Amino acid sequence: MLTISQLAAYAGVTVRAVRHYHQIGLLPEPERDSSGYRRYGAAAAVSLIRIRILANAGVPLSQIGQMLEADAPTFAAAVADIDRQLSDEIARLEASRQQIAQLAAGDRLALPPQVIAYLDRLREIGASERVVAGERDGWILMAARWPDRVGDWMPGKIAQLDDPQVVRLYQILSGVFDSDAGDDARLEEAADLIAGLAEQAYASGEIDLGEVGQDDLPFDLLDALAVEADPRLQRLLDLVRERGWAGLARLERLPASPD
Amino acid sequence: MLTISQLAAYAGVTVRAVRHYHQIGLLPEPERDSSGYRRYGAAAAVSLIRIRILANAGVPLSQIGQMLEADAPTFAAAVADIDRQLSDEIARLEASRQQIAQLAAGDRLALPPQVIAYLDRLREIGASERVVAGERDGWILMAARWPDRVGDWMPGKIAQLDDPQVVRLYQILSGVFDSDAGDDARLEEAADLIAGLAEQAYASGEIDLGEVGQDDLPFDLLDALAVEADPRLQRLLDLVRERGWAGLARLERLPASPD
DNA sequence: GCTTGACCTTGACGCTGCGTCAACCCTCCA
DNA sequence: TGGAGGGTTGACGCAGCGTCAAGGTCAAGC
Repeated sequence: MLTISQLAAYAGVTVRAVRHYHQIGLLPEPERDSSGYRRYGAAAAVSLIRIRILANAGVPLSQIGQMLEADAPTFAAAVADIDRQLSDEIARLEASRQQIAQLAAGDRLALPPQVIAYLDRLREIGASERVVAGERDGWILMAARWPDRVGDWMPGKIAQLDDPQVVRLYQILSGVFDSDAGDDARLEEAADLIAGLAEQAYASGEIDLGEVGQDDLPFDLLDALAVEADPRLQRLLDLVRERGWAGLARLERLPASPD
Repeated sequence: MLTISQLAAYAGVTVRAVRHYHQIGLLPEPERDSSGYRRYGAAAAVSLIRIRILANAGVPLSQIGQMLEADAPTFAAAVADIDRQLSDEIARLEASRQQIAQLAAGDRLALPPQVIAYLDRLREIGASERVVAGERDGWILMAARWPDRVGDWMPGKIAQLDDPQVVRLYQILSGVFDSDAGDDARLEEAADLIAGLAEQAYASGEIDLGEVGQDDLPFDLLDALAVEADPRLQRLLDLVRERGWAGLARLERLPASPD
């Protein structure tokens, strides 16, 4: 006959845990000896081990009781379900490892390779380090929050940089943001370019006006972040808005206004 | 400027979580607008996303604050540590998947292959289905509780079955436990065989009398379980004990008694 | 101007799975 | 005989929020 601490040792749990299982009715209370001590048989150890296996797998104690009472097929189905949850959880943790790696990478490497490629291309077309750094910070954020969507966005972004107008746009912006003063003439030119590009993209069907809402979250955030980094971008946003569009990172047509 | 629900949506958390982070000082309280509402900038979204990445990785909120304040090398070290914990946790979950699979397998397959081999070998040497079933239940328990030690035990167990005396022992036990009555003569013979085998093993140095204690847990449990399954084993244990040994699944020499 | 519904506010309790006292009783061994 | 090392119940504490409750606010439509 086992005492509670022996039982706990057999099953690899604490005495407190055993008493807790008694309290919630998961493990039946055994007989007591003359002095009121609980006395267990080996079968209790088996029950307890089964309980621990399920608990370790993340099954709530409240469900374990029902599971152990269920018939074989029901039990097997429940186990299959738990196995699925476990493999999901494993996938989540793997993803989490990647995310913290990106956090630690901070400003250096280990961003998704597509983002690195995009930033390199930006430098090639003559964007200033300041602008590249701004884009990098933005994309660190995007990669952190929407890791599985970055892969969808980047090819389009990289392809854009082949357009001479886009190249020109980044060069103007680099000029403006490397200097200290507001430079309205150049901002106007940039706004013209942006509006022109937006019209083009709209005409060719690239801008899908239907799908607004959910999907704008990331890009709205990018815009807001950019404006906080350099308030002159607010002016640019306003100029773009005057031309009938909204947004920087992704454009929307404004509802027609009585201008 | 963002409201709290917008901020929460950007970061993919609940409003309640954001307020909780304020309460514990993890996220600084922002300015309030005229009606007392919290108003956030985009930078808060970035902070919040960083917090969530760490929290998702399992870092306690109380540590996240310190981590985010730390300098780069300290932060990197902490991240490396978290990564290690994550990979440990993943390993744990993988092991857990195997264990629940064994639970579900119940009496059928999916025991560790070495145990299957052992049970097959038992049948070959003529052990009855009842004895095999008893061993199987015992080893299901062992494999569940001490998964990584079963591999050490089984080769020895399987090798034992090549000894004609061991074969004889299992045949006697099968005979006894398939019948209904107590059969003292055969139990005596079995006890003689066990004691003889133990003496042999002791003489050849296979039984290490030093290492008792911790390592006996599993085998004590096996014995207790066997006795609960068939009380006649208690008689066998007593007979073995009369011959100066203790245990069934693993033997110990008893301290010399004034018999 | 009024209602409605979707937000916002603070405060407080609830949940899981035990850890960790406290205050007391039992048993065993030197 | 006394002290160490078991056992007993009872109660509070912990993280990380979820979930009311009981209001104040904002935007839109009538």
